[in-house]
Amino acid sequence: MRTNTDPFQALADPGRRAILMMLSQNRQSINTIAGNFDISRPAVSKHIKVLYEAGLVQIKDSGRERYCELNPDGFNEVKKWLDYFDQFWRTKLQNLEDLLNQQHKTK
Amino acid sequence: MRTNTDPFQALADPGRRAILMMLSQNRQSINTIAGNFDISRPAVSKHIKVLYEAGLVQIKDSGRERYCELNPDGFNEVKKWLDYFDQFWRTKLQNLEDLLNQQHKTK
DNA sequence: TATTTGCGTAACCCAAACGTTACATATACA
DNA sequence: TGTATATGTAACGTTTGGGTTACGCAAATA
Repeated sequence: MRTNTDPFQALADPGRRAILMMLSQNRQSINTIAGNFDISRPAVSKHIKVLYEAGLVQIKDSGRERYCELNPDGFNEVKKWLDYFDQFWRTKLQNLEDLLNQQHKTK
Repeated sequence: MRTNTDPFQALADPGRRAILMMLSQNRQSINTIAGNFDISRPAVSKHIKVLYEAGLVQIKDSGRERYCELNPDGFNEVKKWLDYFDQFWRTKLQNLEDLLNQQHKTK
């Protein structure tokens, strides 16, 4: 169940971002991830939970193992938020351009 | 002085994101911002400090007032990080496409 | 069936985050 | 010059976050 925790909050921790980077290489089980960091397996388990609930990773159970891979949903949510500000910068540039054009005319 | 705090960490707080949204409308002083939220002025002052150090806002002093406006630097830093994963999705799609092409050939 | 393996979670600790109030300081204004 | 205003910051309390160890359970394996 995806309780949809804030993806921004999930991305705030550098360790979790490192996990995501690692998962971009290939899907990995909880234990494998823990093996590549110097934190305990339960700690990884919690991080994965946060990332999952934020829609940043998917989990596919296979027997007693849980394979984690990236989930675009959370990423898109963040990107969408950033896009709003892109719009802001564009209109700001447009305003600047308009201003320059106007100055050129009145000169 | 920009101590360059992690912009991800800065964006984790919903209140700070709300401040950024508000600043996308127009530049505002600390007091004005505080007036639009139900947190105290010192709290806003601290939030702005975090946003500033993360490169998400610029500050222009005007007498005793400090006008805050958006700074693209922090946003770009986050966007750049996300772009890496976009690359991941693209190659994933490419692999899928290759696989389908291959199946088509061997059929 | 007995044992090993992969995992989730509870209980706990410590540090960081976020809020507040109470100051100090600098600028504007009377 | 005296007062009001805009702000930063220190000190403090409470909550949240991230780590650990200890445990329980289900799936694989002997």
